[in-house]
Amino acid sequence: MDLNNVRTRFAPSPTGRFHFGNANTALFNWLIARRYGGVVVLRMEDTDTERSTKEYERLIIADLEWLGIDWDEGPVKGGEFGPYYQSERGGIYEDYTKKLLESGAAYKCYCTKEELDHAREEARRSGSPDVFNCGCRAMSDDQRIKKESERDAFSVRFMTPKNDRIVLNDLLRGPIEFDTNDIDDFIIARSDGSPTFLLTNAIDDALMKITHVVRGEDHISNTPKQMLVNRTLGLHVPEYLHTAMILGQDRTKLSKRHGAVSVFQFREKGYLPESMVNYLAFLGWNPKDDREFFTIRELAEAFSIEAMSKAPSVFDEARLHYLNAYWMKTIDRSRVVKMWVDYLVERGYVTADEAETKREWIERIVEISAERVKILSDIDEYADFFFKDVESYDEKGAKKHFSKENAADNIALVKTELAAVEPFNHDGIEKMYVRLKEEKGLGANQTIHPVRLALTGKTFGPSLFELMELLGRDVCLARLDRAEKHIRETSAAV
RNA sequence: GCCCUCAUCGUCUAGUGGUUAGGACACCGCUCUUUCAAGGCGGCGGCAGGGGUUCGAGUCCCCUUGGGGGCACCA
Repeated sequence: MDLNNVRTRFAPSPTGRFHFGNANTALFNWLIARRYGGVVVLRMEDTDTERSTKEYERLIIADLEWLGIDWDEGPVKGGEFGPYYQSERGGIYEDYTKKLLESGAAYKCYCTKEELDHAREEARRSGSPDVFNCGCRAMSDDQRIKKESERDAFSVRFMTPKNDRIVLNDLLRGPIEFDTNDIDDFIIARSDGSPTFLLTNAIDDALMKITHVVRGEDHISNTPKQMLVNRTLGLHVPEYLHTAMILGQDRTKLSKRHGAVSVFQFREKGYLPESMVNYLAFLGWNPKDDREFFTIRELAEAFSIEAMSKAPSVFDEARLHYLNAYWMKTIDRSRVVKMWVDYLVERGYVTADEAETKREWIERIVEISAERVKILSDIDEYADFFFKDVESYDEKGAKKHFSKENAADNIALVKTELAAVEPFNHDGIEKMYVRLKEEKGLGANQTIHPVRLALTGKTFGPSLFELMELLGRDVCLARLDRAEKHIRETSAAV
């Protein structure tokens, strides 16, 4: 295969949020272009005016940018093969449709949607093994003139040749052969005159000089049709590569009903673009060695078409989660802090002003929590107590640490000690604890675990001494006081 | 129903005729530790089935089975 001067393209239709499958093919297009020193084209396939919106367009672009998948030609960037919005290329499609019609390679179909649905159902019921075609293909000129006078609307169908074979040499899968008798006369222009995907996508790829069309496996059966269109139009036929699909846990095509599937939803959960890209790349490709962490740049270097896999893969969030844990501790800490701040403000843990004035304090919290917060939303689990009062105590923990005979006394003791500790920081508190242990023989079970529970409501978390320092003396004393009262009340009640 | 496609642990995969079938996630132990997490160590677990070809098949061929995709005036 010729991989010089590669031009790949990504052609989303702005009819919804950018989902995993889209991102996966976008990434592979990008990877191929970047790896082999080519060009990436972004083209908006907004011919479905019913469902396409400018807002989705904007969001798709935002998601691509967030992932770090850039493009050389297309919306925002421009380029010499524009316009890159299909809605602005109407004239081009009209011309080619006319050409096809005039040369007899396409014909007008006067059937209505209802008639077709009905006929198709009938054909299927009768077990007709042939591909469905309506009668319009074989109409005589006289019949055609008559129909024309009866009906004003018509769609345009491509006249698929009979008894021919068409071979798709898929870059990943090798030759795939199709019998044209299995291909119907597909519609290239709707009765309102608007062109369909089968036409626009095919001729735009040729006109935009795309050398490699990289798309999902679900397009395989479209490919012979599009090859046919370009061939009869005398247009260039690109190379094709059909990537393996991403499936949900139930092994069907990933869709909304599988829960979170859009890039945006994962972004909101607190996943990093690094992990998304890393994960996405490994769904359909692998480096053939034990390396598992790649930045998008590293991917562009290591990538090769030969190492792509053909089998569909099942989406596994646990794996994404694992990668995110890695990237969370690998990327610049300042970026993590920024993400924390945004999250904290968004969730109302702190106000924007507080986030500003307490920046340093938040940074230190991030520092000691980083190992535990694998995705941003883990903040709710691991670090909420820094920003809000303890509302309840972990049930199991309370049973274990608050129900002991001296529990309240021990907490009271720590409270007293803490009130006097100088300096009130990790080292000072640690010294105090060492002394407690030496003088009174009180260990973790008496003075650490119950105190952690009192201060955080949890049985797990960062180092207690550091956590105390960051909470500050006043907060610690208040929470210990409350816990002490709580224990005395509940034990009195029993 | 028709067409296309895919097939190694639960998941992602390495493997291109000779391997005790390797790694990672997840799961389960142990370890470290003030807890949790992280880390370290270990465990569980797989070539869909049947025929060939071959001295020898996860690897090549055929069939079966199973999975996926497509069969719209969506893209």
